[in-house]
Amino acid sequence: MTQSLKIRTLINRIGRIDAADGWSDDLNPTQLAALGYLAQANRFSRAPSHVADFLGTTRGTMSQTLKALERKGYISELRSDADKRYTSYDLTAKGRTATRRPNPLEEALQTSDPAMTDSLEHALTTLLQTMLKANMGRAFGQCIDCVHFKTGTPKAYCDLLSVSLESKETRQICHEQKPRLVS
Amino acid sequence: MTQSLKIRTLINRIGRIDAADGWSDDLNPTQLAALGYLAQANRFSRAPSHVADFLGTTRGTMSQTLKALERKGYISELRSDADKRYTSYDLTAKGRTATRRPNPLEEALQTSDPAMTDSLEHALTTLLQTMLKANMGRAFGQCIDCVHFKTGTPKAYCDLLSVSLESKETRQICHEQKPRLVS
DNA sequence: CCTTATTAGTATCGACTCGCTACTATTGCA
DNA sequence: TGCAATAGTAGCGAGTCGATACTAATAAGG
Repeated sequence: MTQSLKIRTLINRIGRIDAADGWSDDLNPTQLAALGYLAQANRFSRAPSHVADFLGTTRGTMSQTLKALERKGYISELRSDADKRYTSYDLTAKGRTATRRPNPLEEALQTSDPAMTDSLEHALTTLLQTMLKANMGRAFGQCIDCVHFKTGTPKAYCDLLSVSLESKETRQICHEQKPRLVS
Repeated sequence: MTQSLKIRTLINRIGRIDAADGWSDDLNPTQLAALGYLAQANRFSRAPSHVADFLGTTRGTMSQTLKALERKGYISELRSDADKRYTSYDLTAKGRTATRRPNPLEEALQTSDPAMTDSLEHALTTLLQTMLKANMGRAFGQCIDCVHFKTGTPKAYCDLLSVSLESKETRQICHEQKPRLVS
């Protein structure tokens, strides 16, 4: 058994165990993952196609998942006027509380050695980056780490979308993000 | 966004992306994961309940998954005479080739810094261990790392099941495994 | 300006997983 | 011997999955 197979098995299993007992009342793993993404994404990145891209599934499947979440009252639809094809989703109050449930994975991490979690985060980030590059996938990083991000006073600015960013937004996820040179 | 949430998101996403394009001809992620487990498990650990335990699902679901795999010719059923409740599954030739398909996750790992993959494996193992302890889950480690494992000549021995082990078997996964003191 | 290509979202199909409950068969235990 | 525990399975309803096909809106090119 090679090391890469071992690591692949570990990631797969941890993800499954986490998903299995992460079933909150009436949310399945995919719905919870979509909800978690929406909670972190900025206002330009909350469309069905973005969530689908992020989670590696299709627009069709994600469209249904989001409709299910809406039906249950976790998110609300917001159609765009500028581009009438575009649909965005916002979390409701119910949705926000659902993303903050305690889970064994995070609890285990919080009692772990900080040096270990640091190197874990770095290794996983690098791994994902490599996989995405091979797959032409998007990074979905934070604005603050993006090539299009410009600091400014009083507000930061996105060169690509030509909009100024609230300070909270600089640490949200963007589907257009292109990682700046990383160590 | 806390670090533990970041790591949880990373693990979840890597697992999904890996599963998404790991769809071989007619195997879905769960079927592939079950097949991968069966390929690594020893002859005492290939029952539906063991696979279910390993993947964090239920006996009912796994029973169906295994029936699907059998129907497609990837595994074959093997009923026990000693305990007539017990059912075991073996991989067919078709099943063995299916577990050896190249995938972006392993390819990314193989081109990574060995020091990083070492620390990644260690961190993920520790994380899983901690989660399982909180959940009373089984470790599913290899015989060679088990408290019941005794070296011997010419064959190693399992103190719990009272059987001697082929050298190949000492590095297979066992559902009864109890990790020996780990660094 | 008008045609064509592209994009975003959705509905529908069949196969399957998911948790759940209920049931059978076998074994273990008192 | 009887009763509890265990292993596997069938069936239910909800939902994901890939695939395909469709509509509506926008973009691009002549």
